[in-house]
Amino acid sequence: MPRRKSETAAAARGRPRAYDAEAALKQATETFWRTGYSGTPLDKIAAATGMSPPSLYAAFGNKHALYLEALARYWEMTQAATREALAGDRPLAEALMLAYEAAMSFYFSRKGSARGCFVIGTAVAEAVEDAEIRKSVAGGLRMLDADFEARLRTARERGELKQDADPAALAVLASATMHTIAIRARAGARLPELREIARKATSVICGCPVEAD
Amino acid sequence: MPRRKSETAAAARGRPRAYDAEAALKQATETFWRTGYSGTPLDKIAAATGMSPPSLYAAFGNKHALYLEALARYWEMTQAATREALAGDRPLAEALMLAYEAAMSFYFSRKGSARGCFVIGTAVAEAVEDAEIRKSVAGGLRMLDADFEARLRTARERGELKQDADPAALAVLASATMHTIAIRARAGARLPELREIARKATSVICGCPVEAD
DNA sequence: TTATATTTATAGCAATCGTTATAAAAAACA
DNA sequence: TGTTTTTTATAACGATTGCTATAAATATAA
Repeated sequence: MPRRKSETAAAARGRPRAYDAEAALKQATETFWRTGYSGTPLDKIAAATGMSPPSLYAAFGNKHALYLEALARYWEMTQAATREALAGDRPLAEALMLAYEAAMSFYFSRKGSARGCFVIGTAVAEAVEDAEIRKSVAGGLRMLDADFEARLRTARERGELKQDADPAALAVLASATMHTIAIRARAGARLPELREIARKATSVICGCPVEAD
Repeated sequence: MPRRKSETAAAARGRPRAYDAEAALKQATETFWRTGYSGTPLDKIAAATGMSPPSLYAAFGNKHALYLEALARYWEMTQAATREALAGDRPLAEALMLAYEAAMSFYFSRKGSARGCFVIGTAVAEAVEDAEIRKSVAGGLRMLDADFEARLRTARERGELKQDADPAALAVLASATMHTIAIRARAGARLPELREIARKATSVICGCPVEAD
């Protein structure tokens, strides 16, 4: 069972590959995103990527492996965006709002239609019965928790929070705010409503009013 | 297309029904809960309820209608449990913790295995493409938001919160805490961890430490 | 009894599921 | 030019999908 061949090979021997695995993975992700893992037949993936089923299997193994790869990529994107938002010398409230804005920019597609969070919308459903998906979800949640907590700990050191503030407790709420936004986006909430939720949550977490952008 | 027949009929005419529609709905809910809507074939529902497919269709219409009914019942249970927790003269922190405890008692089955929230775990996945499910999810979320906000407004009136506290903002966090617990339960988090999350969140929302139970 | 009404169990429908066998197509190597 | 290697497209595999036609089973009513 050969998986994807070396991608950096200079000159392969046989018929050249007609697809771009990277682009195909993105298209597959978009498709799973809308209709979920169980709800997405493989021929929809084939149609979306323009790949034939055999090529799909040669490139990614099977449906499950393809989904796991999409999920892993999504977590990478999420963590990168979150860390970038929380990094630097921005004030705490600004950093949190930036993290939520980054997430929301994922939750609404180019066309503006809401699809919510890929993890909350597709992976969480499978997590109970699928140990690999569950592990990925749990790990991703832990990463986000840790990033928020680190930023809040820094905030207390910098004097942005009162000295008796509990960074771990505030991190729970920072994560929870991300999660509630993710859920609501999938349930059809509009962007302004979500922004308002982010603003209110941030103001409580930071202990200071956050002006509307 | 006849749906369920009059349930209170004194003496029906033909062969007596061999199933209890109420019990069957519960069994169906349990099954959907684990494997989701798209991931649960109808014959698993048939096996779980002990009903034959034709009886299932006579009683509930079709798979989609059966799921919608299960979802509606779940929301009723959730709201009833939440309102009972938030009602009465309990201190705010106690009321919130009771609401979270009630939710968590749903998220762990009798056998102790985690299955998380029925809505977050199964309905949210379908909500993007299914307008009826989306409507139910959005409505349920609004109900919970309203119940939390009402309780927090009362808390401020009672002097449990500072006069400049923002009940709407705190309600966002109270709902968000429920949501993050629901997600984490589905991702395999254990009960003590979730209790600690509820405790930390409640302490920030109420502005006072909440002792471990 | 017989007729009527309703539910049951069995079996099967066409459609779709994830996956793969097969062979033609397109490249490098000899 | 062939030979070899890899990917392609087509088609199909058995299993499963949501759903239903059919007829036997079981009740009341005449």
